[in-house]
Amino acid sequence: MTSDVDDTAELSRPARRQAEIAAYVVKNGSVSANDLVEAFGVSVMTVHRDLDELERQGVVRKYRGGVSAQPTSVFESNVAYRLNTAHAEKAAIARHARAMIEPGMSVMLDDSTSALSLVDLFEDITPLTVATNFLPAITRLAQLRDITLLALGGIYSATHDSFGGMPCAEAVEALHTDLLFCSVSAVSPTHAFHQEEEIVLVKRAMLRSAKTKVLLVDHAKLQRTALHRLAPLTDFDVVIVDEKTPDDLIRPLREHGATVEVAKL
Amino acid sequence: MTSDVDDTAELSRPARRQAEIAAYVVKNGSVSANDLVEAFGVSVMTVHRDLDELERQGVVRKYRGGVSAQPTSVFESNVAYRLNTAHAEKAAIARHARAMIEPGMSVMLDDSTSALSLVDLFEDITPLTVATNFLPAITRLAQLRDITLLALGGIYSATHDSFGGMPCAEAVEALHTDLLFCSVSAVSPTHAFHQEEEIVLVKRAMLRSAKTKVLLVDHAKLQRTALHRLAPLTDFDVVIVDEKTPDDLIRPLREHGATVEVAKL
DNA sequence: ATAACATAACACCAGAAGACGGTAAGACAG
DNA sequence: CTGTCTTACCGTCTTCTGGTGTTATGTTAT
Repeated sequence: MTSDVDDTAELSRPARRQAEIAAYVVKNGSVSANDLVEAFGVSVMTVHRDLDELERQGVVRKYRGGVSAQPTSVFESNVAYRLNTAHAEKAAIARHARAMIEPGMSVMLDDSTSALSLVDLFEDITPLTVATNFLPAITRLAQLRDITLLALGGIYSATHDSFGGMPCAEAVEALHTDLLFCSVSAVSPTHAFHQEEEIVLVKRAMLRSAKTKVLLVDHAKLQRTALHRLAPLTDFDVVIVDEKTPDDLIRPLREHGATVEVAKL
Repeated sequence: MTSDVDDTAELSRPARRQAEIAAYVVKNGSVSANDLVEAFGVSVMTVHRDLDELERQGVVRKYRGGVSAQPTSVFESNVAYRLNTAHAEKAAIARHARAMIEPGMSVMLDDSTSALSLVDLFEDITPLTVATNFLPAITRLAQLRDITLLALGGIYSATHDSFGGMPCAEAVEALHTDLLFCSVSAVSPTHAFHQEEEIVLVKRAMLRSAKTKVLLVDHAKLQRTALHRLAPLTDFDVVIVDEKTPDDLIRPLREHGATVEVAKL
């Protein structure tokens, strides 16, 4: 919960404040708008706007007189995604993953920031076919030349900024790519986990639809679990972790049969 | 070819210049970068950037020493789409179409600027389910609350900024919406037309997947035809034209059985 | 080898969009 | 009905991105 690597940087001011407000709300269960005005030193208007945005993302519930927190799962998969970061590590993992891609290949990406870092490296590996359900990735890839972009449609989720549900799973199943890069919210020595059933559905479909599967894991994901067991780590051909991962945490994965590679900064 | 309503306005400066450059290239067959520098009074760098963008969209082909034009069909469906506009009329058509939508309905939109105007009106008709394969529409709808967004994935086309191909058609076929709003590049008294086969494929699927079908037509589309016959106008429940459409052009449509409505400014 | 052409890297500028607060009007609970 | 909370609207300020040119470096034909 308490992030060791506290990087409130790398985020626009309102986005950062919103993340902090979200954390504040989750911590206190339910608070009033005025509390937040004092706590963050902004006008009541701004607080309301922030809360509206957080509600749109499904992080909080507004009612007259204040807001309350949503179930942890939602908070985890959204704000975690924002505060989290560990930007440098993600970039290192992406560079490492990049080495596995050859021009001409087909690549699938899930809706994770790790995958997004990877997108920025694609420009130099053309031609390339990329399939993803992650809206930020889609908009970026649409700008690039010599990349065949295959959007995986579905029901939009504001929390993840991606498409999911049955339509998405079906779209995935119609494909078969050379590579899959994906991430999860938690990794035990034996399994990968995720909180949300809908997401699990899509990720499982992706696992079935790729030849080589790669799991991208920054060290914050280890030592944790989440509600749904997504798949055993041995289902992945490679698990890439960042350099900051303690050896103590890597060893158990290897002992259980996973192929772990460490991405150097 | 020569647009009677010459509206170079309503477009960002570079976009306009690019459209003009495209027209210039199509007219002269092939030109050098330096020609364009003189013709448009910008630096050679800017010309190159413009040409890169046009190449990305598939409008021109770059080679050392200059650029050449692509087949007319591509030009038509891209630059036409940009120069075209008639912004006020589109907005009027959108407002007219809006009246057909009730909260709670499901709506499908194709990849047309007409449809895009409609998106801006959705905010007030919530809740609403919207399905579309048009990237600009998707990004806008993702911002809105109380709208269930169903992205229709597929192969990205830079020319249209939308998704298409078989994957898209399949995604469409898995749905059935209350309403469909779509547009085409040309309309004869009896039929709707489009240049590109791939687009026709998707639009036909859309026609099969909606209960009520609405065709949005600004007056520039009439009196023209294109390679592929998409569907008879009687397949549409309503055809909406703008106010500037001469009666002489509307009458034939009605005589052939189409239901035509005129959108007032 | 050289001249013409193309790309990359940097820096600047302007216009647009976003962020924010204030006030006033509207909704809700007690 | 009244006080509190919320929303809508407007004006201001700032921030940021997009568009541009200049210079420098790379590339390709002759």
